[in-house]
Amino acid sequence: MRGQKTTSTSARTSNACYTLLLNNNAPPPPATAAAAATTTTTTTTTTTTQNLIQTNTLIHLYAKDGRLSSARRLFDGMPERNVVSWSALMAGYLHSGLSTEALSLFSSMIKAAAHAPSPRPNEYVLTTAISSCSHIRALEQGKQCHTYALKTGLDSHSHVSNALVHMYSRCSDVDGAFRIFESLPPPRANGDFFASNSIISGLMECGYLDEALGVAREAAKGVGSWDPVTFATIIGLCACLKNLKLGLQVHCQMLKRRCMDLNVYVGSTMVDFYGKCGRVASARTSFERLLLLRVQNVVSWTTMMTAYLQNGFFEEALNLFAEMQSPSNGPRPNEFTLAVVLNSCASLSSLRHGDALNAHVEKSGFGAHLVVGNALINMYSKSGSINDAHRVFAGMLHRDVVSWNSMISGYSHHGLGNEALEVFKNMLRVGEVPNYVTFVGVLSACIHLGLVNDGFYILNHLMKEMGTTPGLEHYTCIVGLLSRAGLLEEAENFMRSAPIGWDVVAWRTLLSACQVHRNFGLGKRVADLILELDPNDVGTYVLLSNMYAKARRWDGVVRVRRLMRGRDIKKEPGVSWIQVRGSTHVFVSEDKKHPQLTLIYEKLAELLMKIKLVGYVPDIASVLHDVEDEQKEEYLQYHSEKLAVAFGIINIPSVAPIHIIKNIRMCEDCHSAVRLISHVSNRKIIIRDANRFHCFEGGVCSCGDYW
DNA sequence: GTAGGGTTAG
Repeated sequence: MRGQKTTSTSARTSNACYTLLLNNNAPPPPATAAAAATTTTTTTTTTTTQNLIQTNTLIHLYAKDGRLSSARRLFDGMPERNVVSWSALMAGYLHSGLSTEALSLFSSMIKAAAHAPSPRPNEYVLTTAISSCSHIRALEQGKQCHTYALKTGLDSHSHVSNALVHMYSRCSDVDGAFRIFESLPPPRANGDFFASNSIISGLMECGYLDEALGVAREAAKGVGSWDPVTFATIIGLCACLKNLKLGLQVHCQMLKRRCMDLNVYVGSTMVDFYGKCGRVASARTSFERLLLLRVQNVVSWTTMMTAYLQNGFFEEALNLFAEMQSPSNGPRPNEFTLAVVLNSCASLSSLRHGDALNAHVEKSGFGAHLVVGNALINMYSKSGSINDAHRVFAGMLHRDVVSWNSMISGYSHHGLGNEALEVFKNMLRVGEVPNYVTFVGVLSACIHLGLVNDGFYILNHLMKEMGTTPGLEHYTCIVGLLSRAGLLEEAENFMRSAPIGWDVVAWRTLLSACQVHRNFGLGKRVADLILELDPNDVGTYVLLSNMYAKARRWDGVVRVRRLMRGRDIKKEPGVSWIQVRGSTHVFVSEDKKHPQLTLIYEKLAELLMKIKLVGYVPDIASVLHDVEDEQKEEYLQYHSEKLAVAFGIINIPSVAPIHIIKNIRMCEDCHSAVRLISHVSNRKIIIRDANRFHCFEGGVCSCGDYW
């Protein structure tokens, strides 16, 4: 290559020469650009053109292979570039996720073109630039591309306008998207569903589901000429909407047209659709069909695990992961797979599985991925190891709103309100925009700290300032805030005046406060109200009978029990889990089956004796059985979490915390007993109950004895 | 030799 300067016009001319030469039995072109440089050629112009095309091909090949630095070196070394050189490199950047690089190349191209003879962007280049904007949701730059398209007339190319539709919808500019979309010919006219698919997927990602459904209904008129991508897009929409009926209709259409599900994209979307609609068995059937047809990949496996996770089948998710890893079976897991598996562990509160997986994560090199980091925070936090969760959070190179939310709500669940608010302040400091979930965590932190005024300020001002409309969860937090502060009348007034449709959970928050603060009259009214909404709400019966018991209203206790029996409502039996050296031990109340039974009961008796010396009084009033006081005390002793604590103290080294999970809310008697046990035995005991975490240390619980 | 729409996480 000798550095002759050729305009794009002359490049086209020489291209024609090359074609002529070929037709005249010219020697075949050299295999590589390097070879081209040493080849003896007939004319200089032809050599340049050959080199140009060959170098472009190489750039394309390198870029397709993800070797962007090699592609870039070639590009930078070119004495002359045409529009394809720019286009190939930009597309390479885009497909490797380096959209910013693609865009900066685009602006260099425009700058260079200002001084001819450098080529100007054509429809290929512009399409790639617009797609790059879509990818990183760069609306402003996308609009600049739109202006450029209008100025140059490139907007008449369908690829350009489709890319613009996608860009606007992905950037939440619904009006902008529809303005272009509606100016295009309807898909029925030409069977081209690119624009429909673009706008549907863009709208879907931004949560404009009704608008997306409208476009889908219009597209359905041309269902006869749908291609697999259109099917995948629409099924994806049905999954998003959790609209089983519509999805089944689309699935029928697919079957009618046969073999549509051979495609791994369509197949995985089917699995996802059935999973999101709660049909795990159908999801599994779709997945099995993919395996049978050998069109599986890491996404189809991960999607199936997700279907299990989202429907509460956590063990099944873990089993499928094991199956995937067995030799010759499935594809290699990726960062999404690990995130799903970690979240299954989180739901099982399985610190053992989770810790083992963390080792796997570190070895696999996926540890730096955002989704994996977020899943690790979630797993550690739900397994009770909030410090490990924070260690992961602090070590993350990149964080998104989910990372911050996980850390904030993690601290809140652990009752660490100050820590949660500190993280929130840092979040604002670095310019991350809080969302709906963030404020649920922040308001929960306010509950633990008793910050009533701050809570109202956040609800009424801060949220609006930050662009989030308060919803039921936020209003429920305010009820919790007033309740915890003992302002029960204010809480009731707030509930009666707030512009929101309350659910059973919200009313139960108030009822629970009535129980704690011994406000019997209000409690009775609230309980009646809840039972009108849902006559089978077990939690309400339990709270109500506890309330009667505390007020020594035994007639009421009997009445509640009779009511429960009449409606065939059973209190869920208390179960506690504890993990020791890799195996899980399960305890139910009055457990008589554990091999270490004698040891456990001896230890428990010793502990109870010690804590009685520091003020523990068994809360026999809370026992609802019709028996003598002595036996009531015995019932209390054998609650599952007390057995688990005794077992933990025997079997877990004294420096390690004891982690216990309980299926229902801890009773008050166990709470005060375990609090004192943490003191007399000098142990850290962490219990996760149905509501929250209780971290007992030195005779104090992180919940401040209110839960 | 280059360009547009589809799957998995929180």
